[in-house]
Amino acid sequence: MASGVVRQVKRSRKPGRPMAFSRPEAVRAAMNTFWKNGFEAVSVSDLADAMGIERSSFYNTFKDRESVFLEALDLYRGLAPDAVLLTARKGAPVVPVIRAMLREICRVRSHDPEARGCLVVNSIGALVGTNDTLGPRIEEAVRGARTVLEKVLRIGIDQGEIRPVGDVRATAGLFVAFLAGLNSVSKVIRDEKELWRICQSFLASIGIDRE
Amino acid sequence: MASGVVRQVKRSRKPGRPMAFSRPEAVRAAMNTFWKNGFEAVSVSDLADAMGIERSSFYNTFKDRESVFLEALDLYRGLAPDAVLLTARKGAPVVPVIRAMLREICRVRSHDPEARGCLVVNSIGALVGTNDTLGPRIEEAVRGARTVLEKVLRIGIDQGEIRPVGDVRATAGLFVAFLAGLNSVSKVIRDEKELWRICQSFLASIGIDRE
DNA sequence: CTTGTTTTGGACAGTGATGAACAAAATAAT
DNA sequence: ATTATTTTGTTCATCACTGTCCAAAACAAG
Repeated sequence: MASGVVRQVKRSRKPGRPMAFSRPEAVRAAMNTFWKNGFEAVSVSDLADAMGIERSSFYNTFKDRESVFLEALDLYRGLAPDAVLLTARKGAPVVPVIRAMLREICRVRSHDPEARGCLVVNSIGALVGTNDTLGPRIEEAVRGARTVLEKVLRIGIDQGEIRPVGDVRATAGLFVAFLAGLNSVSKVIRDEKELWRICQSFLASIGIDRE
Repeated sequence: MASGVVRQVKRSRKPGRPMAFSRPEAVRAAMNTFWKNGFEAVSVSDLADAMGIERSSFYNTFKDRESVFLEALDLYRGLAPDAVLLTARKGAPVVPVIRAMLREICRVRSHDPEARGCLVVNSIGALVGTNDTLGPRIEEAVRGARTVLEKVLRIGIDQGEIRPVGDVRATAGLFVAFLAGLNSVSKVIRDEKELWRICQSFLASIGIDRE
């Protein structure tokens, strides 16, 4: 007992053969693979290939396809254009944040030569209602987006930046629907300017006009 | 030559063993299977099972998974709620048609116990950019929807039913994006009233308020 | 009834994916 | 240097799917 009490808290490396690859980079490779091909179309072999490792190393590091998808999803959510909404704070203008997000979506989606759209939105159609493990996580992401947007809208309305609406919650739902649709449509409409005109129509329609 | 000239134009049945199943119903079964599970997740065995036939009969009647998907897609497009937009005509009010479509979407999507959303929208994320045969067909469906909506919007604006907008084409794009997003979001937001409130927010935002 | 045609059920080989198992390799700790 | 520990490369059995093939079944036409 006593012999094991004082353990090295800061150990530079675990004993044993070191991994020949970076775990975070492997997750990033998985994210890109899922993003491009969709969850169902990606096999463990595909993932291992994308990661540049053997399947045995994959199974040794990750549990299975689903668990690595969840990690990839977390990574994606931090990188996605709408993550900027989390920076919105009372006291600071929110409309520029909203406009910047939409501009970024148009820019990023149209510049992606593979037209992958948004991983989360793609996954709604592919996983919600079909995959019992992953579906709820996607639902959670969608609901989370609505909650954030509702908060941002309230701040904007309180601060007189956004025209008051009767039902803020419904407007947040409208916003989420538009964002989801925009990301879907960006796979078909590939011109940045055209996407941005659609966003401008949206902003004008909900009363965010001025520059 | 001459012996084969006069042929029975109206033949009740071809010679040979009759099919033990209805082809249209088989396509319908395929549509429901693709709709529920997505293209990638459905195997030929799944299709044959859903059709109640053997795989050999499937291969005898259809070419492959993709060809039957295309047939299922055509069937779906005729059945989907937005098909009603094709009935809009100059001279007749278009706003009631639009409202009816949105109401129907909310009703149908929320009443579907399997929360399948829209087959076309689901397929955007799954097929566009990935599948070279099916992707373009989905793109075509999306572009077609925008064209129809642009026409409907122009009629509505001309007839004073809809508040004039600067960029009708962009507004049509906005409409398509909203519809796509609504169908996606309907897989997460399952309450008809809540979906309808989102639609009302949208209608109000683009200047279609009155009952 | 016989012939010709088509569908059907079952079988087949080829491909690829899964998840586990195991020995070899590579390193830290002693 | 030896030992303990971990990763890696490879192999294995199992399973599902694809597309084809063929004999049996079922019917129309003559």
